[in-house]
Amino acid sequence: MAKIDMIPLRIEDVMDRTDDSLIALRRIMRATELYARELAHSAGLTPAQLRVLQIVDEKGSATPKALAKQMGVSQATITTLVDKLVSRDQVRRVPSETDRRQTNVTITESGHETLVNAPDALQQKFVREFEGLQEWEQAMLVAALERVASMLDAEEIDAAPVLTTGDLHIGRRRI
Amino acid sequence: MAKIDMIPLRIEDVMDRTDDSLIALRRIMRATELYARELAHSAGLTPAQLRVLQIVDEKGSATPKALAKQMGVSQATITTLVDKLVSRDQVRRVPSETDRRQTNVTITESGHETLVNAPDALQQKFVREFEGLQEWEQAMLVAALERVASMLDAEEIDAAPVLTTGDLHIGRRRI
DNA sequence: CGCTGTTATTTTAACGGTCGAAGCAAACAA
DNA sequence: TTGTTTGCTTCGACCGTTAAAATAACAGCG
Repeated sequence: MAKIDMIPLRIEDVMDRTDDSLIALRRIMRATELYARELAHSAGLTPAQLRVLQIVDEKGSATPKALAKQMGVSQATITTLVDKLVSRDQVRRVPSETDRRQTNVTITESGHETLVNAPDALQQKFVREFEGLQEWEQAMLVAALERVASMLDAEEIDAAPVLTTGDLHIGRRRI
Repeated sequence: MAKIDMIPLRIEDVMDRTDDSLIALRRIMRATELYARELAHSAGLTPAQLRVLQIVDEKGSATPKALAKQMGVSQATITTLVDKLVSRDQVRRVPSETDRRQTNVTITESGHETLVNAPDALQQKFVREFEGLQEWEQAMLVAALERVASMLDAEEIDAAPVLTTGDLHIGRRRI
């Protein structure tokens, strides 16, 4: 073991650091959640609807089942969300050619437009600041975040590089 | 400048690291959110209700206005949440002595019991693993998390060392 | 071919969270 | 005192969510 391991360690210090880490984590969550609301609001959609739109746009097309799995909600929920998006001409339901039980949800030009125009200031701010860091700082942050992520999630999660609070139900109000 | 700054840097590497950081962040969010649901469910409460209970327990007592501010929702929402908790004998409404417009929400023994029995496995898992790390690793994680948090949140957020997805659920819509 | 079981999706019914607006009561200010 | 602000609740409406039931279509299998 390296000498540094032999430095006396007070239990209070460990506790403090644990609290610090939890507090920092919660700040991260809260900032992301609050921003997700604002983002969805300014895009004219609810966060849940926007999340569907993002996934569909990212994957090209997705079945309700796949959407449900990725968002961690039931298929019934996806049905209602897609209904809303269809009524707003943001996505389309395209019957599958190979399996007529399936429907592929695809994005419309209008839907893509919505995503392009979504300001997404939080992610932009983060990306901007992140890319302004020193190389070793970036590496350290990535290592730390991945470490924390692996400490938290049990199963594998395929996460896209999109900073949102995936699944929350939510609503929106009229402008 | 240190020599390390002079190492050639390819733009692809920066991009990759940015994506990596966003992906890790999203994994953290998702794990926390999914767990918040499970936790609230096993405690017999909804996530929003549990959050109110946690805040009230932590602060001893809180007015609806303070709760609304801390959770980032309207007072009307707090009213309904507190209604539910009161009907379950988790909290009490105590009229303020000093200002009869105000109501102080306090936790009941039963409510405190609920929190104590809440398994909160995610936080426990994180805390356990975190405290099993080397001292320098803990320090690195805290530094990284705090760095990220400060990169994300604009204004100050008073975050308690409780790992939850504070405020979900929003909104409304009118078609 | 027809029967059976499985899978994908939608529908239905019910509930919780959320908001804005309106209402009410108490505190405050002029 | 009177008008204004403040704290909270009520009301009405909508969204997100789920479990369970209903549809529909695929896959075997004899």
